[in-house]
Amino acid sequence: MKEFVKVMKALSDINRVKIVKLLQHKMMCVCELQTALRVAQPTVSKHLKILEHAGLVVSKKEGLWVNYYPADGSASPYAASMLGNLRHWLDHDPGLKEIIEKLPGIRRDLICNV
Amino acid sequence: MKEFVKVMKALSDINRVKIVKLLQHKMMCVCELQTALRVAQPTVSKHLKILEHAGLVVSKKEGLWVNYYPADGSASPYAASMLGNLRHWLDHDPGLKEIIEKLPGIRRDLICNV
DNA sequence: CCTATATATTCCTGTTTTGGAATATAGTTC
DNA sequence: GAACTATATTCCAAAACAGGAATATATAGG
Repeated sequence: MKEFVKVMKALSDINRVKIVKLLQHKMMCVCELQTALRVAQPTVSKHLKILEHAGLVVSKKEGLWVNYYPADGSASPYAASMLGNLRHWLDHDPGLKEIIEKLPGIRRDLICNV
Repeated sequence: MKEFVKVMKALSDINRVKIVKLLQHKMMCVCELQTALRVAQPTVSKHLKILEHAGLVVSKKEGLWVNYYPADGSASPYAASMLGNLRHWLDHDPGLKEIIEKLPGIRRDLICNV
């Protein structure tokens, strides 16, 4: 029950749902998500942690960057099911569409001081 | 997006999830749910309102009682999908099992002053 | 109309959640 | 090791949430 509620809680914040949908488009690092969502960096990090604990997202440290990906669902059947649904749900959400259109211009080598 | 988040929020509280699962077992009135969950009556009423607004539950006023049922899903595709999942999810949850075993003894004609 | 009763609403309190500023951590480069 | 940088953590304030006591509403029966 707690595991189920944890997944529901993780998906009951607009920014976190946006993060999941964005990651289903392409792997992203924290600073890219920060730019896409227009929120402060610590905010993104905290949302990512919540999503990770719920089994919705995984992270891979690659040098200085931490790349985030949608989870494969093996950590939680509830997360797996929701990730499956979210692959098509909300595809026509205006706010989400707007961000996704801007995604190609959001690149870490333009945001950070590589 | 807001509609989706509303369903997730509705399902991110243990007592509300319990209510949905119980109603999928049998239609219940407020006082029966109150007894089953062991919380105050206003608490149950408020949870039911949240579930109803999310499209997860419907109510039918019948005399002095208000009976609650799982929604048919026509109000929200997200609610419909979650209700479908919840028909089998959490079936082996100990806390839920315990309540469901007690359900036959929880009857409005024993609780209220009919 | 009066009483009784099942449910809804209001009000208040303690807790949780969210967001950002400041700070700490970890990895890279010189 | 020192300087730099991407991310994580801590700390704090504002908002949202959950629970219950008290109260209001609506319906049934006399």
